[in-house]
Amino acid sequence: MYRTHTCGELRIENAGATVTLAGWVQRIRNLGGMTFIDLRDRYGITQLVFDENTTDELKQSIGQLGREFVLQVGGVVRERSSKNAKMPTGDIELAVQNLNILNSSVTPPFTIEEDTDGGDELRMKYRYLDLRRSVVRDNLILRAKIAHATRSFLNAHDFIETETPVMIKSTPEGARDFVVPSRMNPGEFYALPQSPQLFKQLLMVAGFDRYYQIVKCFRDEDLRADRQPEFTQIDCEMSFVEQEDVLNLFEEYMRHMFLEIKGIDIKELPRLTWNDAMATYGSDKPDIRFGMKFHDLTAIFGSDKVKFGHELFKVFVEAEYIGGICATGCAGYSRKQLDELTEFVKKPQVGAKGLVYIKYNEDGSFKSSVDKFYGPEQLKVVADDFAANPGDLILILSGDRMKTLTALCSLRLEMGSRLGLRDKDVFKPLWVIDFPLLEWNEEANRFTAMHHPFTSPKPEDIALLDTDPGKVRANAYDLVINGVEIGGGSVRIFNRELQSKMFKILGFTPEQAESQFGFLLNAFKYGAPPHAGLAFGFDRLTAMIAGLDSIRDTIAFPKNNSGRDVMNDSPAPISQEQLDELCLKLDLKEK
RNA sequence: GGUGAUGUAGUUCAAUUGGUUAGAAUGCCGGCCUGUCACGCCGGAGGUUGCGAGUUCAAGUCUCGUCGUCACCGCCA
Repeated sequence: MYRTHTCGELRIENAGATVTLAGWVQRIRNLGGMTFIDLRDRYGITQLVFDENTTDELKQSIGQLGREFVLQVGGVVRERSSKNAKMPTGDIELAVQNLNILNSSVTPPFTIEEDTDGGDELRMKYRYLDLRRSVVRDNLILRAKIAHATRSFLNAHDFIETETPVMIKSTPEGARDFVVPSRMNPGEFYALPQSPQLFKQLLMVAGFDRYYQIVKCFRDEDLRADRQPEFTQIDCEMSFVEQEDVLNLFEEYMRHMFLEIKGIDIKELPRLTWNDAMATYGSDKPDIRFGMKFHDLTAIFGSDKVKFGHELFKVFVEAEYIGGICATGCAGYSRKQLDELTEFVKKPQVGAKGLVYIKYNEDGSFKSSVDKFYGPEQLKVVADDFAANPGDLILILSGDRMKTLTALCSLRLEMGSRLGLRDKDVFKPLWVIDFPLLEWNEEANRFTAMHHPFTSPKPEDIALLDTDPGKVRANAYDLVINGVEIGGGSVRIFNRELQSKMFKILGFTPEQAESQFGFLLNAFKYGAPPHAGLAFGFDRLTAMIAGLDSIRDTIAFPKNNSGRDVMNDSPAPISQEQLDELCLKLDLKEK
């Protein structure tokens, strides 16, 4: 037996006990006559002490120790003469009687402490050392807890956890596929699933009624702080349910989760239609931790009241959309601060051409960047639309409607951050519903599915499919928390005729639909039940609950920005023999 | 594919207008130290300034190229 206790569990009650511990050397403090060693394992840190009672032989061996050596130590637990209130084991220490060096260690390239001196790149290269740090390990423990809470909730609601294949057929819709060559079928390839979508629908045809899986998915697209090429979904599907049933059940799941993991009651989730979300927040994933809602000022600036007696402001006259937000108490913003905001909205990623501000000063006067065109009476009309008070600052963008909404969304989030309104400890989830079914793809010159081709249109909008497809709303929904898309799903099409019509609108010939999705369409001939489902991004959910901006620290061995694993240096070339077996020939001239 | 930032000691960073021998902290090594817990004190070692060109009397600093890293846009049903 290597140990009787862990390094995190001994307390004052254990004083006098003879114990054996095992762990890593965190730090050695040699005071000359006595030496302290912090011994660390997953559970905590216990102080070892070597003093006047230590044998010469033992003193000899502690001289050889260094950081990250693996030790087994036996001795007696005793109360410290000077306690450390900052650590759980701070009342006791272990007076070491025997020491067994289980393994040595070279000096690690960075310090293995909560506040490490290691940069991201180094930490990833030595990820197994980084994972020894409690802050990183705690994120993975949290991840395990969320998985456990998810399984217990879904199991309790009769969901069957079912594995689906990882080597499947490539479908060109959606993201780029990762592909795997088949040796036994030369020239043919498997694809890794972007999601188990078709399989979970087939499980509904199979009568499983309720399915879930915590499952790896793969998308060969560029990475971001919140996007990895392989990521994990909590994937669910249910039969004989309507949208309302799905929203209610998974709202309960979310509440269960936050209560179990964070001890927070997130209350009833608000629901916002996609149209309202876009008009109010300029985003289909609004951060509703704070207000600062958009006001559409197009009509106001087009009205006689505001036009009267002044030269026309051409930018507004020509704008398809004029929208603004009101930043409470910001009228005192300096020229420099306003210039910063203007620079911010003009960045290419934000894309606005300029920024109009109206300061509603404390004394009730107005100062704006468009004073030349609008007098105080006109600006008051705008301020009144916001129900603004003296001391507030109104920020206005204008131009093409969708572009301006998106830019105003960035500005709102920026102001929210500047004003400290985006508290990581506050969680404001909501449902965004009634997404458009289709969106026009300029490049392909056709409609593509906004969600996926199996999403059902709202029954009352089906007639529009033939006349105005872009207006059709879907039975699709997203779960959004604090401005992050955490999950999404839809009610599926289970009727063959409707599914065929969808494929036709999406530009598939019957032959293409047959070759790509034939097995699903075929299955639908044999009595497919009405069904619906959704999936949550497990990495993002964990990052959200942990308060992290990047999902990397919720993943044990993540990829870097270029999709590489810098620890094992993959991807990597394969041998000519391997290529030959797969009948593959490389042509890297262009690269 | 694009935009921006960045690359200097094992590590995290500094280095003024292009100007002497590239510094600090931490880590590491040696010495001293009996209540430390970021122990303290003294001493020491440690550098291809990512790589390659160019400008210049002189380049860590300026220019070009290249490679890496990070963030974002495109992309991500």
